[in-house]
Amino acid sequence: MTDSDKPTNFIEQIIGDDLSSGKTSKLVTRFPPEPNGYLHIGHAKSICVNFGLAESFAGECNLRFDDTNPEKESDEYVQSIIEDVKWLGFNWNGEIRYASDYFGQLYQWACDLIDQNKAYVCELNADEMREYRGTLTEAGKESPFRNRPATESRALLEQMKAGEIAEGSMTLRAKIDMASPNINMRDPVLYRIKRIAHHRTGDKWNIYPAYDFAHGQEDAIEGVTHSICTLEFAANRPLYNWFIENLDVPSTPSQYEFGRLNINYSITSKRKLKQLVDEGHVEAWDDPRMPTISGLRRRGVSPQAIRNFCDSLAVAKTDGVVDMAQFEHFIRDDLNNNARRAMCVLKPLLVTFTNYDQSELFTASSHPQRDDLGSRELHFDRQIYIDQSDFSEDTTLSRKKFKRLVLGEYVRLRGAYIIRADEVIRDADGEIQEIKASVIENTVGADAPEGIRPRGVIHWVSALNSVDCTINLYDRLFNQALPDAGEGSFTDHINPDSLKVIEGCKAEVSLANIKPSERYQFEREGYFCRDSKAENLVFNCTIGLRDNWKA
RNA sequence: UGGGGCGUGGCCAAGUGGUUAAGGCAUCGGGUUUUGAUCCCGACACUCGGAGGUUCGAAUCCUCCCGCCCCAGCCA
Repeated sequence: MTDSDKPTNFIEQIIGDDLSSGKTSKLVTRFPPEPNGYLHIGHAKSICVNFGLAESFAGECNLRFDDTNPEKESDEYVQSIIEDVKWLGFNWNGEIRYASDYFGQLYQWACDLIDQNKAYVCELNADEMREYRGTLTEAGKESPFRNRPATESRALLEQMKAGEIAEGSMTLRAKIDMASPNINMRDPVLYRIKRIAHHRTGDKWNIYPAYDFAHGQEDAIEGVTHSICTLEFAANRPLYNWFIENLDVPSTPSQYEFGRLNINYSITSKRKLKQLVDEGHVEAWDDPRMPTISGLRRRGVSPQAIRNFCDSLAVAKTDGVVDMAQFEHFIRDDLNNNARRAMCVLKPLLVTFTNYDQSELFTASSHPQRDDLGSRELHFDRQIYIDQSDFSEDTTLSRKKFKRLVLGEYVRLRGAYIIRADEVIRDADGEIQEIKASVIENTVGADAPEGIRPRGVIHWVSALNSVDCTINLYDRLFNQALPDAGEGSFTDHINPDSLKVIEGCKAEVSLANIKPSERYQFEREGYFCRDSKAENLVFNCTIGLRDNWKA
């Protein structure tokens, strides 16, 4: 699908109009995360929207950290976000921006507002402020400090800034309208005292600007023309505009909101993802089960798959829940097109050939449809492993129902011989230990001879030339489509079997030294990549192959 | 409840008064295949939250009703 096939969404229409009317000469957007956690798939949509818009309208997109609350933020988060945006393949305009770089200007604007009599230092505490704010149906009451002289507010704000005032005892508030039907307009807090070090400004500041007082002005400073955020900020827009109108800002940005991404069986809330990490439900932010960018990366999902998925999503004002299957489709689609093929046996069953005692090297293509991906060598010896699930003694199984190896029958070994299972060897407990089998001569790369009908094709690996590995199989992290819905906590719906570790798997030797960034399809099993943290050979299952047959 | 926003197939959606109501995912049939994958064909909304109304003509305009989401942090 090309861009021209895609209908334009409402934001593209607005931008198009603004560009053609001359209201906007060059589009500037921004992706403005708060560095208080790792980025997740929901952010990926926002990133794709903002950077994508800039790309398609020949504009620019800034990367800006909205670091106005030092309590929750850290440099670790800053670094992870930078890495994730880069990994997704986007290039931001110029240097990375930080709200904290604008603290001085923001403070100046706060003083200007006081001088205009549009802001005041308020001494109501949090509880009192809540009471004065009123409710959804009742107007609020004006603060007793609302009409204090500007000079007094200026002096008090200076003291707050200097660290002379206790946390929680004073705030700087805008003087707007305590009876506004929009609660955000009822004298919102502009500055609050936090005598805490900031990860970038250290202890320079004792007061920090609130989101509403910062965001629009940051956009204005950077010349952002279209400030695109998610729906929950819609009620903040009048306030955003109020600051733009009442302050001497260098440009006039406009805010537009679209529906954030929700995916079933998953969670797209930084706060909740942090909880999963903090409470040890997952290993870390980059646990392969996490919907974080870093988790998806470690899981083996490609940046292109994430981008294709995000591009398939609507930019609209509806807030729906996208089916995980839609994401999985794009993961598989990209991997199918680009992942090299290899073989790995998860549950090895030894097969010994009684009529073969050589060692051969076969060449197998790395991809059935892409010659450019080259080929690899396959060791074939007198002993191989097949998967336990690919063998059955039940000769009554129909050919349609079981396309694998059955005692006394034939099967094709992928890229190698057709073989016949002749005998089952059991251990003392009666468990199948080994299969004695025969190789059918001259069947490599050749059609089955007359009278021999293999039931199907199975994967295998040489028992003499293979590498041991461990495989992590994942299931969805939550066993409920909407972990957030209903009573109780989302953590009540964590799937206890989301990780299955399989030891003693056997992989073809070409897999011994691959890098985590190389993604493979293990034929007939799924897509895998090497884990980036494990020292041994560990593969994470990104996603299984589609499975259309009904057992 | 005051304000803001949203309701089109199982899911995501296009649709901007005249189209046989796009497309993708999922699902179900069938074909190809040395991966039960891929690929290819085909099926899948007389109807757009509901009820009225305007109009030659309505998913699109009007009225009323119903449902869902967001806002009462010194979070973002």
